Amino acid sequence: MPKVTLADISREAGLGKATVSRALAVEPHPDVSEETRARVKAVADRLGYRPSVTARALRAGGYHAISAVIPDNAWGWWEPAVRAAFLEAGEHGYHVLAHAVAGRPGGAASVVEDLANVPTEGILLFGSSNDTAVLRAANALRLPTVAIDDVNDEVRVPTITVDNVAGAYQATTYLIQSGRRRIAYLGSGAKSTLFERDRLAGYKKALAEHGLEVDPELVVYDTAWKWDDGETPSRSAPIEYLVDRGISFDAVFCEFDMIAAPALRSLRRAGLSVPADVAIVGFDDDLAAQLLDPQLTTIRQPYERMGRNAVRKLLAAIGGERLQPTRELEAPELIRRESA
Amino acid sequence: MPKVTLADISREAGLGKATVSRALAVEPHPDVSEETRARVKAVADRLGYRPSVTARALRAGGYHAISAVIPDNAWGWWEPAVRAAFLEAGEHGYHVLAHAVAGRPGGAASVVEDLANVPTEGILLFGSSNDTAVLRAANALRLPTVAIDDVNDEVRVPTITVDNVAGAYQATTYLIQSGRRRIAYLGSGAKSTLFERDRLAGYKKALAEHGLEVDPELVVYDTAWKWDDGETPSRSAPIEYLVDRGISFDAVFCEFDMIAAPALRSLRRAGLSVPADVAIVGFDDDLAAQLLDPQLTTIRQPYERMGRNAVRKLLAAIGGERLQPTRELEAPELIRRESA
DNA sequence: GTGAAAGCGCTAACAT
DNA sequence: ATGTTAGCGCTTTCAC
Repeated sequence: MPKVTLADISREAGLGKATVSRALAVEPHPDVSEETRARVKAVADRLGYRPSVTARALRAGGYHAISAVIPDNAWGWWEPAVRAAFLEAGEHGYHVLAHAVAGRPGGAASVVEDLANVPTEGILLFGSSNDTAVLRAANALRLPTVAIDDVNDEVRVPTITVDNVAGAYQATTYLIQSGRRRIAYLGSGAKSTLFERDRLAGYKKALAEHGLEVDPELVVYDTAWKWDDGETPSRSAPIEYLVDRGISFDAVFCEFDMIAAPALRSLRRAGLSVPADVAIVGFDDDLAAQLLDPQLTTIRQPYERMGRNAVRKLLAAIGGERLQPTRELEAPELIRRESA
Repeated sequence: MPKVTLADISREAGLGKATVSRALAVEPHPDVSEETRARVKAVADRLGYRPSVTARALRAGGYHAISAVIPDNAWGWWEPAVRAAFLEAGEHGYHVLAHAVAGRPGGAASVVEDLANVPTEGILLFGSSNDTAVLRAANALRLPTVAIDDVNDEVRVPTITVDNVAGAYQATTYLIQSGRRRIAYLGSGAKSTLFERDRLAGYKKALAEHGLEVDPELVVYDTAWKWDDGETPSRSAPIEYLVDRGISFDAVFCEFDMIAAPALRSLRRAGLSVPADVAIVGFDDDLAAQLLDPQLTTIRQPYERMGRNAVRKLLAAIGGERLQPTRELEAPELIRRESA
């Protein structure tokens, strides 16, 4: 299938390339007779002409596309953020190209490196691209970069993150105000990430402010949680740990929703009813939160706002604005469902 | 930030464009002295040079990229398929650009139309692009197109689909062989899609082959299921329907996993224990299947095979091969977990 | 080892 | 209303 170009049509139709171009333009050019246009279109159709996006872009000087890099362990939570990013970008005439890491050997960093061969004007880093390698790669490309929910301590690119401290504080306070006093903290513990630390801090802050002590026995970790292999945790040690040792508790704040799923299961096994015996609050408002039984009360990240904000920042940077590499915090929201 | 081009470096370094190009080439050109290369690189670095992907592509004659169009109600199940597509394409030197419909007004069709402005060589249609409008748009682009899990009756492009009849048959047979006799079918009923019909057919076939009658009372629909708004179903009428009317049943085959989630909930409310009183089998092996309690026994679509197969077909078509617009069926697999 | 020039496919000036 | 030409940024002959 030989490539059909304007020149071919021009020759075939006995018209200049310019006329053909005008006849086929996206916004119909006024200076072309209907008759000519029709003839050109007919020839183009017959020949199976497809305009070269590449040539057009070279001419126009760009694609107006930005790239979203989406990590593996982000099922559920990032969908609304990506969605919002698509919408916001679209409103500014930009395309969003989504690049899933999808278990590639080199991880997110290699995906970013690959962007060197993709016609894109900016990079949107989603989720825990916990890797300085990723940022280095992005930097090497000299492409404007904005991160959403990056968990690096060191902020090297403009970053949009939910206010984790505030969210955990909100969750814990809600539990306290519901009359709970022995509130356990269930963490993933696998990595010492920013949000793990902040959510724990918010939990402690709420306890402190309400005159409750932090009982170290109530801060437990789910050793079953697997970070990098995409596996869903199938069991939860921490609840059993508490129950087996007879450590009493009447509420659980989970570092994120996926921790809550196996916890719910363990509670049921232990004969504890939720929320009557134990109230439980998650974090993220993952899609899974609504599938659980009871449906999970959780702290929702303002995904839409985060996605749109990130795109706006990126577009501004593309426009030449100089962005500060600072972390911008977005306020989370408590979603009351059945579990607390 | 003015765009820095080869010409700029050439001027700045006092070297010809060709030399600069050679020095900066991806595969280092042998005919360039180390000294020159170093100098060129230094200048490029200082100026903040970024090669134009566009110009390179125009020169080279293409991008080697294909586009995956991902509809809204496919988030969740599509991930492994897309992942496999990424991997397979990568092995052939192709990029995959993912385009989420993400609630765009025009739906998948408008996303496909937009592909006219994206440097792509082929289209991978994911999920229920139940729309002839989508196929029309794809067709208008004259781009090779392959569909995965398309639910149109009429097959107009090469299509990879799981064998829904076989899967449902397998699930139902498994229930029968486990000693169940009163097996209910829980459908979505919202649309008369291909897979709805086929899964129901597989269910009936299994019953028939094992000498069981199809009791119309046991074929019920979840009227709560919402198709297009991305909302997760929060309740399930059908189980209540059966229980309230005293229609006995000892197993449930669900048209897909998301139907099973609320069903599980309803069963628990009704005091029915799973799988002791009622066994339940889903379809899809959605990520959610493992989060449910009990974990869902389900029919898994061979996502990896489907994704890879689709990409291979598409690449063949791009290579000039003429593909038949037929539906290719892939064999599903029963995943035994706890619910049956 | 390096440079000059052509050309990928298109569109926007600038003719006519 | 249509044709001619130049040039977007790059790589690749082909000379030197």
